[in-house]
Amino acid sequence: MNSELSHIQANINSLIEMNEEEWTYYSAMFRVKEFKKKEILLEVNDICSNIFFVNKGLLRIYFIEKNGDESTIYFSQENDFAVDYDSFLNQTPSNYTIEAMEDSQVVFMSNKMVVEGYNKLRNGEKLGRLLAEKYFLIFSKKIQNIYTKTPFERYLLMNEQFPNIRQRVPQHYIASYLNISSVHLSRLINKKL
Amino acid sequence: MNSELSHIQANINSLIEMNEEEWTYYSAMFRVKEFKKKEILLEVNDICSNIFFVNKGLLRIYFIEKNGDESTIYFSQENDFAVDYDSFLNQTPSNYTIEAMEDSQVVFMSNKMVVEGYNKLRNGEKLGRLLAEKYFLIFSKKIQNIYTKTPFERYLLMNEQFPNIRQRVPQHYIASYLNISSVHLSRLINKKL
DNA sequence: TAAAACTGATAACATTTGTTATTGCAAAAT
DNA sequence: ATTTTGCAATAACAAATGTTATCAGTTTTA
Repeated sequence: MNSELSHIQANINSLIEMNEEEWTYYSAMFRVKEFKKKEILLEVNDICSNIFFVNKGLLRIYFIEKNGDESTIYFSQENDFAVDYDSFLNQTPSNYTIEAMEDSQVVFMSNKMVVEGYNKLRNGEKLGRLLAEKYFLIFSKKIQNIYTKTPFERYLLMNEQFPNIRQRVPQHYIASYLNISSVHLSRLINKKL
Repeated sequence: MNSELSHIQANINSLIEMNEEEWTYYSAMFRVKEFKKKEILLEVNDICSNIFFVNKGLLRIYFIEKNGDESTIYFSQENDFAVDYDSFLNQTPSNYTIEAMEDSQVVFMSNKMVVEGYNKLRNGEKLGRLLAEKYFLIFSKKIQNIYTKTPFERYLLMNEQFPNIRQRVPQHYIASYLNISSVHLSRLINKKL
């Protein structure tokens, strides 16, 4: 058993049932790759042809605004996925950039592999459904928090969703994730309001 | 052919293939109901046991903040769905309220029916996947807009996503959807800044 | 190891957005 | 038909948040 795939195997097994034969067939299509801190996994305007699964390390998904500012929408830590889902599903140019925040080990699931899984795995469509539902609920919660929580409350909640993220990335990325300026976040943390 | 179901049939057919026999079996489980303006389809803390499909009229999905303010997260117009997906999928108490903004005709898909569809329809899981993906992308776009667009830009975009919504609901609900105060929206519209 | 780039705190100031109250008009209820 | 309620505009003020600049301490790079 390839230990590089043990985490994603466990992750998928927590969602659907997959027998030995299916796993053998399916797992042969994964690719594993290492990235150095600051390396880019997906560039804006490229077509996102893979879903990334983080074995080790940390990825950041962000987009760039007209004025050049970056807006971080998601951090993918160990055992989580990273993808521009729109670009991936529709094979259209990406609006997002995906960047390694630390030296990372990443498992690639190609679009071809995922589509093939829909058809060839007994529970391929179910896997797709459960993943889409899971990330829908995450984003739904994120919207609810933007609407109802103060920035500081969101700052605290963020640490629950992304444990130790505050220790792993510079503060201005946190501010970007919270959709506030880094100055404002610093003020909130240090209660100089 | 029941004309009350023609819209949802077309909607589902645009997503998956379904033969006559499957449709006959599946469509027998829909229920159709009329609601008067201001009637509530889903109360907070009730379990959302149905997905609502709007044949005619307009629904609003919102939640209530600690201070009593309402935050509107979605408008469901003709040929669109409305649901507290979290409550529906996990059969947990709802955080949201769903209310008719106009006299409406609504098709009910029960949780039982949907789960049965996953198993009994050839493309049941695929239907679930495509719907989850569709609404994921809508919410993903919504987050991107919150991060990158000004309130006034979001006001203009909203009219693309929900055609004629400005003519159909009072302005303060629009403000609530945009996550700004009604006074602020009025100022933006009347350029008194 | 020296230089450069990055980070986070802070201050001063500008801008955006919210809150409350008032008013006139329109819509809905009786 | 008249009363009540709801709605949108507006003004005055308050609070939240952004912008720019500076600085000291780190970390990274050459």
